[in-house]
Amino acid sequence: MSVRVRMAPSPTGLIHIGNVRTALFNWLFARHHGGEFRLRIENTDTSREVAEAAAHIQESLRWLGLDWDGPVTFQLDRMADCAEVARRLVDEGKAYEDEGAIRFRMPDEGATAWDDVVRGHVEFPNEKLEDLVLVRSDGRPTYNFASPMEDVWDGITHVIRGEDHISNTPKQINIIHAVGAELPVYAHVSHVLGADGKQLSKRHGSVNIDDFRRDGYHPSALMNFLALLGWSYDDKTTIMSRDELVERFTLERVVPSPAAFDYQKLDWMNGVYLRALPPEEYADELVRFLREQGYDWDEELVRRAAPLVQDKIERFGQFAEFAGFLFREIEPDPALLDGDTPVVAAARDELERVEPFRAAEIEAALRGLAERLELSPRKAFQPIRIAVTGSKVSPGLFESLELLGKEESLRRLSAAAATSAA
RNA sequence: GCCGCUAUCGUCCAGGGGACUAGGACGCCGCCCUCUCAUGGCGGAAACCCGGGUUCGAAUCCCGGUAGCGGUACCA
Repeated sequence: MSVRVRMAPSPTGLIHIGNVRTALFNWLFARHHGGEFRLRIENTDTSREVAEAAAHIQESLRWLGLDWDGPVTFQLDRMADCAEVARRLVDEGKAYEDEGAIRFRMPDEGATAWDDVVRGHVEFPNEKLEDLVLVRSDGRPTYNFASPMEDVWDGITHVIRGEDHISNTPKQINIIHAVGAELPVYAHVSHVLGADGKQLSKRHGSVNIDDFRRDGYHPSALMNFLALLGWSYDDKTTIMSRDELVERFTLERVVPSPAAFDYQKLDWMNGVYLRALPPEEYADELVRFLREQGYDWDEELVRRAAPLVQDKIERFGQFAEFAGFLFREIEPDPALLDGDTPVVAAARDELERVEPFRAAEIEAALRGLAERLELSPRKAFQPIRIAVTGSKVSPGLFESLELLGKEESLRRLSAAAATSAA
């Protein structure tokens, strides 16, 4: 039998990264088995905000590379079908009217149980199950009625969802039994916590896909990282391509305990992905990122700067701070230059004679200068770096000077020599 | 309160009766490389929640406790 799963987010604002991880597990499971991954929006109203949230969810999944099968469906579209089933259940005595609403009769004795793929046997005493409202007095079905019914109608074989749904499951199982349908396999995935082990929230930084996108993370890195939150292939493998993930993913290796989101590990992993990119592709993505973020920096210069930063930064979002000196004015802190102005001045004079103004020639000239001044390369180059980049941290100095250009380099060196001397 | 889920280095995972002197990764610390920062290489510190039980033997199985989380809606 072919596998069919679904992601059923509610369109309330931006989609949370924990839900994205659940979506990823669904997607990996479906692709691994050559089955279908459906997207269903659990809307209860048709407001403008809902429409925007639904669009945002799709955009987020698409960016991560999670494609779905078939059209996006909306819960509200099956309102009438739900009402009909509810009426039938009333006729059969399995549900009853209660002040305009329709309530489902839960069994009073025994227990409702299922074998959860990630948690094993789970069992709830039926006496704890209250008769739940199927249809509200205004005619709209409730989530615990509509959701399992849609799973039935859509032929969902595996329900992979967050652990917050564990206690909804016995209710939904009883409803599915009542309508005489077959039960899906359930897999309840744990929650994703913030770095402090508390609920992931805004104060932890990025919690929705837009944030990760804005910070310059690579979708493949984020996917790899998310996959490892609660799942592993073995005891050694960490870096896995999207194809490897699909090939290796199984629900059996998903752990039941909650996972804390470690931003430092994500940063490291993103760096691994960015460094592994072919230079050309790296430049393309960097350019695209900067454009998306609203920078109007010269594309040609960005492309030339790309190789200088590729193994230096972990996120595209760091480019502006790290290489921004190439594109805008700088203001070196005079305190950082304290006592080093003679070196800066000497470097200025030395570089004035360098022709062509290329990294190799620049390096030869500056190394010669350091030697003559009897300064270690470290001591000699740092003031120059500060004068030219405005920072103690920068891409390679000689390459940076070349990209900056002779005229601008000399101008900055002169300025620094003058400013701090005063 | 009641019901349920969870519990291995700081973090993510591996290990599921003897192979454990508990393995890998991030992070951290040290050394090497080095124009800064990174990258890369080498090394190090770091964990089985607590208490009972089962067993020749428990990180692993069972029970209890504790803690965290979820649910307990005419929310999803």
